[in-house]
Amino acid sequence: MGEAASTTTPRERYRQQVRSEIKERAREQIATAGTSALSLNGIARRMGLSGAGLYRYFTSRDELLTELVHDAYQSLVGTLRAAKARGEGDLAGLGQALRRWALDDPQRYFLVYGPPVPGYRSPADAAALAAEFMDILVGACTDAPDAPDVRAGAPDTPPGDGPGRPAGQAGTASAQRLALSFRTRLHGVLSLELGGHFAGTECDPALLYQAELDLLAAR
Amino acid sequence: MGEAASTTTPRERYRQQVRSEIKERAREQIATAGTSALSLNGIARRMGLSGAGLYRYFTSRDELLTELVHDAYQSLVGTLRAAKARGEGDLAGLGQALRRWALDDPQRYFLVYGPPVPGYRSPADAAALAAEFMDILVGACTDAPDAPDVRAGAPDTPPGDGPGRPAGQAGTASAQRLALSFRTRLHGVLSLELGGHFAGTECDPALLYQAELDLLAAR
DNA sequence: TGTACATCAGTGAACGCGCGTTCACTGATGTAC
DNA sequence: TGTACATCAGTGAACGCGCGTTCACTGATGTAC
Repeated sequence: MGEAASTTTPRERYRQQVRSEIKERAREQIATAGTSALSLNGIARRMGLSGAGLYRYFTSRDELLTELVHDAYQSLVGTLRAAKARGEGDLAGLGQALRRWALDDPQRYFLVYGPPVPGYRSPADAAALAAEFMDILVGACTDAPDAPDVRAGAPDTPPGDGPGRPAGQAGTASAQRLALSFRTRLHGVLSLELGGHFAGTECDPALLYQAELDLLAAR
Repeated sequence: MGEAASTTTPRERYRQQVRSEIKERAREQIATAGTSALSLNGIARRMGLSGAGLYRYFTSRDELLTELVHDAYQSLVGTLRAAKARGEGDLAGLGQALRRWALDDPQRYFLVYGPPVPGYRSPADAAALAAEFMDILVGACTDAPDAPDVRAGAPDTPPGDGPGRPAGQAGTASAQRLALSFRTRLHGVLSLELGGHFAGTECDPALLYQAELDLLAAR
């Protein structure tokens, strides 16, 4: 209500600091025991607070969880944006960045791309973040030498969306197709790897990931 | 100890019946609220039993969960085996069968391929089932007209495993490669779809799945 | 600089809940002679 | 066919636990004059 406050008061700064410590402990919990093990009381204990104290910072467990999902999504998009800014914005570069981000914290990856969480409510701007994610991919697909033949063998390409169309705001149809394949194929390898489903196999997921990525980038 | 009992006594039959009703309720629970919501007391309630009664049939929640995972895995392999027996054992047919199986019960799919369950302990024969799964795929890849160039662009193919090798017990290297791509690419589309990650997008996962499958089968 | 008041972080006790699991037990079902 | 005994399904009460959340409260930090 007062003035357009000079950014932050000390109290506000402290508040943000505690909020982020709470989220950090939450991430630790999730990384250790999975998303469903997220517990306000557990976090409080680890911070030397009473459980009730956390309600100064988050109105419910759900709000905390939603914010964690939001942060994870934002971190992912930020990582790709950064790769692009570093000049590694082609498909190969984005693929590497994605993999590094995923391996860095597997549960964070599943927070974004895993099966729906029981009491699930995706953050308000999830759609916007997903859109930016795809935009970056489509951009990389469009910049590529030419991306004409990924839809080969896809009998379902909607008519009227064909090659003659100028690169619109959202990229050509073939660039979108390639971007989608990028997303799903790499997700396929990554999520199986992070889930431990290659353990006990001779298959090295790093090589498989690279092979899929090379195929995509070669177009 | 006694004789090689004539298959089943009535009591044994009843026992198996109750066991499978327990598992059915368990599957309902999981389908409704996710794996972590699996609860012995909840199942008992729904069956009109006391919670303690279930311990006649399963020694712990963990044992039940492990058995559910096992059943799911077995059901998946059985589905592919059946498709093969029906003469739909090529990649296109297996892909369709896989998708139908997954959509039929999404949580069952995640039971097998999802992120590791918190108190996780995979069933003893998981490795054997995984191997049979891959065998069926590799078989389909080997039967295909010829599967020579999926490793194109894959700089990591181990030397000495090259094209000159006779189709061994486990198929040629290129057939194995193709089978792996089959698994990961289709999993990529399926798991995103089942997780609801295409909601609010213009992308139709059924078409995308088909497109990926066509590309794989065209080799 | 000092006093009076409002804001807000954090506490501790309590609520109701559901969980997995154990234990001593009752009754019904099956088996041996 | 009948009796004596063993097996086993299922009960009900209890244990200890941790959870999310609310509430009335204390004390410290900041603000207004």
